[in-house]
Amino acid sequence: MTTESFPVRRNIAALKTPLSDRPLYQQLRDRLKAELADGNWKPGDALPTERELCQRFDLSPGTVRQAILALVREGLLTRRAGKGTFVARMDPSRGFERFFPFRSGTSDGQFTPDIEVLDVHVMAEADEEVLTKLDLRRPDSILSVRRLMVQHGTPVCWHQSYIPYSLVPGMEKEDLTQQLYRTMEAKFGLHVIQAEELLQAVEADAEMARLLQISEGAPVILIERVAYTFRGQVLECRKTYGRSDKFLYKIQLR
Amino acid sequence: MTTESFPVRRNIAALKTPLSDRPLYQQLRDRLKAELADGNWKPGDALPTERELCQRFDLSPGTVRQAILALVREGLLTRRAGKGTFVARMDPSRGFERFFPFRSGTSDGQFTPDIEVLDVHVMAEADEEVLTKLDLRRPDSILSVRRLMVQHGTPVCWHQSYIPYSLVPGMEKEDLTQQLYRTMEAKFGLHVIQAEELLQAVEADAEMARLLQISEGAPVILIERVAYTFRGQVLECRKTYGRSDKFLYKIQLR
DNA sequence: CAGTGGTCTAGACCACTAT
DNA sequence: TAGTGGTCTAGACCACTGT
Repeated sequence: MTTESFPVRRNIAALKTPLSDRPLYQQLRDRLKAELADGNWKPGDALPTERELCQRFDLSPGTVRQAILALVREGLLTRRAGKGTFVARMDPSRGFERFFPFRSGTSDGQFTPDIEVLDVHVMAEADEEVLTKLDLRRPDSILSVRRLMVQHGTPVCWHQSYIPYSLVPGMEKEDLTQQLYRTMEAKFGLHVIQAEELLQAVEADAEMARLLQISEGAPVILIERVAYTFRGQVLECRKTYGRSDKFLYKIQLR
Repeated sequence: MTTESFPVRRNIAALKTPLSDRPLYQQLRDRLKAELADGNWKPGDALPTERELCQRFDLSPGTVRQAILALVREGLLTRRAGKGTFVARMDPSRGFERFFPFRSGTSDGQFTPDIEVLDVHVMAEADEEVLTKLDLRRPDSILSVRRLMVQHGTPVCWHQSYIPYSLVPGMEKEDLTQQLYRTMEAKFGLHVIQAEELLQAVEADAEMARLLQISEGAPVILIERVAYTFRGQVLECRKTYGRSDKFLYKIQLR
């Protein structure tokens, strides 16, 4: 007869982790995810091998595998046979594909525009809408970036982007004609793992018309994006304005 | 010394299947997928249990599991502990969510519009664009459906849909105020498993303006969709026109 | 060569479901 | 109670990688 109450399920050895009744592979997955979130490993770093994790947490290969493959499917890790398991990085060859599901014109070709920086500055304050989207409770400095995408000499879209400055101090001095997410990863160790987009059609106002070289009132596609890293932390909010005749948005639904 | 040449890898017992050098779990996955494609099981039907599949193909539980879970992730199967593995069906509760990533207005609520059938007819011929999209080599009869979505008395969007009539004979007599994909599944055993959408912003012409109760030239979001079933077979192509002030398109990128 | 992930085996016990 | 999927074990052998 036992008087002590024990957790129903065995727990993996994890510091600071309360006893859990969840499956072991989920406990390990969350533990690894937490380490990634804390920045203990940086993009491109190698994780411990399967066998090492088996020993460290006293688990079977199958259980460890289940945890790792879940993170691979989430896009946080990549594996290569014979080499190891690594923290995923923004893949320059996938380039604009992952978070830029665009096609220019009707061709299915690559969208590899030239990027022109229109304006960069650090704002001491921002309006309520931006603060809300960035999920900043207190007013904080914000980096504002405005860029124009030009393909074959024709403006295709432009965007206004806001990033919490405390996450990217000094970013205004970096080369911003590259993908912003690449720079944020390479220089600040920030990893965009998810984004949400809201699309609508609007009429071009004077500024949009000027930048996109179209007439006022012409239809423009507006994409509002919020980009997240681990634990739902917001890294960026952005509004993109696209010329409807040069800019298509392609999506696969499953 | 062997003079015969053997396949490098063992093969599962599958009729009509050429010898393969692919992993066993992939062979089983493809075999099950082929049976689904051939309509041997219909949406809602139970598959053989894991243990049955182990016996039938002389495989280990882990290998069978790997094949089944891949199909679950593709959305073709669902599993319930204690019950079994089933062919996935269009989930009415997910309703418009899966293939209709819309939000009406700025609210994040459900999009559950009333559907008004504007026009249904069977066409003996169709123009080149539709034939190409439906991937019909030879001219074939095509079902044309035009419907209007109304929410709270306000028209939100309307669409023009084309379906190869040979796949849905008699569908024009069905109740078309429901989700088309539900009807196609329930009455014709057709299962939409994937769709591709292309979005752009356009100006409303006279017809769009009339149907959506907006002024000519107002911005309208145009969504061109092609819907597929197994093996890349096209089930439908559709153009949806949405009122930009009542109709948002929301996407998660990962 | 040693070490990695990829595949596969042959079971075990559990929680959940329906009868 | 019998049967299902969910979890977990404790290995094996393979192909691929870099030295």
